[in-house]
Amino acid sequence: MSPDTRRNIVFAAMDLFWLKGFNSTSIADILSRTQIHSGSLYHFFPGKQDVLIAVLETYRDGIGEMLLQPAWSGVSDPIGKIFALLNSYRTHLLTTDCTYGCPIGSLALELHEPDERVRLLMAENFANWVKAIEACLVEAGDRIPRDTDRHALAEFVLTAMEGGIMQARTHRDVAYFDRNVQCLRQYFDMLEERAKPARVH
Amino acid sequence: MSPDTRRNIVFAAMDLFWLKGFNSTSIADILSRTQIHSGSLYHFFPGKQDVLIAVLETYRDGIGEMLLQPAWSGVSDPIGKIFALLNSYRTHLLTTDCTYGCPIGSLALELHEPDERVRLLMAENFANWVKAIEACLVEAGDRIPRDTDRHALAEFVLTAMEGGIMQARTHRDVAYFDRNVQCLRQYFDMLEERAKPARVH
DNA sequence: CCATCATTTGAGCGATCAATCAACACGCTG
DNA sequence: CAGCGTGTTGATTGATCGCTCAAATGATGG
Repeated sequence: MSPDTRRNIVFAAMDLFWLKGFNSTSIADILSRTQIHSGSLYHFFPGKQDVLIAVLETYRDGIGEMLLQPAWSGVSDPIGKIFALLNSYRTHLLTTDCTYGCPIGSLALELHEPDERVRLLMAENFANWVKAIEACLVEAGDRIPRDTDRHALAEFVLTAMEGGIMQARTHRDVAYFDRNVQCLRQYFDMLEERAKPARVH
Repeated sequence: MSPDTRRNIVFAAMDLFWLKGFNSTSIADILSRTQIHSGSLYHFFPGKQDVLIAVLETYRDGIGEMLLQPAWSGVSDPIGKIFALLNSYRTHLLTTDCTYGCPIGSLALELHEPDERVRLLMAENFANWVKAIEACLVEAGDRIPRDTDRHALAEFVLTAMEGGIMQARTHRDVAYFDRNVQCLRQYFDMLEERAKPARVH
């Protein structure tokens, strides 16, 4: 029952950090969710911060199975995949009455002076997310202008997602997210249109 | 010396909430900054949350003098004002080694279950920011396509700012902010280009 | 000079926090 | 059965939290 203990702690903490944030989640909160006692937790983790690190590592290692695969099931178009991923965040907003958001984004703004390991793990999570979008943009090939920086554009997609969630959460209205996605869509449409007359050269 | 006391508390709290966040700022932190004692603070504020409310009201009432006027001094072009405002956030990032960001955005993601008054004040702050951008877009007139939703575009500018700051902070690199602004700039350029052949109609 | 009220003082309250640790339970190996 | 290492228990610690309140102080008007 010992390998489960660690895993149970991590997943309980993942939920709670997402629900309440890191600082507002007490060790007691995690313990009461798992029927585990404090001694066991501190047997596996030196401190609360190391639980956070394990959570961030779990997010990092599970981005494919937990996030991308569910969002992309049945979607093959590369640009369609980008907006399908955004739509899965929209669904998340809807199912929580616009109260919760991206766990990494929330942590990134909550922790003002994070430990370096924590900061790097958050950065790694963002980087992997961007990398997945960038792969879609590369796959889209010449549907997008040749001189467009795929990496920068992928970062911009992350920005649109995070900013949209922030506003939707604050206003408790998913329409704020939708309007942001609409603007991004128009941006993509114009890029695709600009890429079309490549033969005119 | 009494009207000053309240004011001093608010401004000290404004600084600290911005530096450390709301939850990580203790009443003792505020007191030690102001040489005020706890009894005085609780004479003016029923509780810590009411200090936050006063801070958010101060931001709301001061958006013009504290934020827009400094950013727009010497800038008259409406679209130029939008990017001048973004540039003032960039300067903020630079002068703090990319550690701090938009105080409203940070609070919006830190507080997961905010009091309704707090949430509405954060929403009001966002709305006022967006309104200022929207006014620029309206002022830009037919430089932007007639069918473009000015309000939605202004919200998208807020998103680009917040998302850019989030990534720059997390990576401790202002280049993430710059690339986002670059994308937004391209978006605006394409909109302006699309608005030009209006006479072709 | 007194009365009144707003303001300030600061020790101290109970609650909660992250973290500790001695004692114990269990499974495995010799 | 003995010895040992891994895992578990849960009462307890000291620090810190937001907040209280009786008493002192200061300012204002009659």
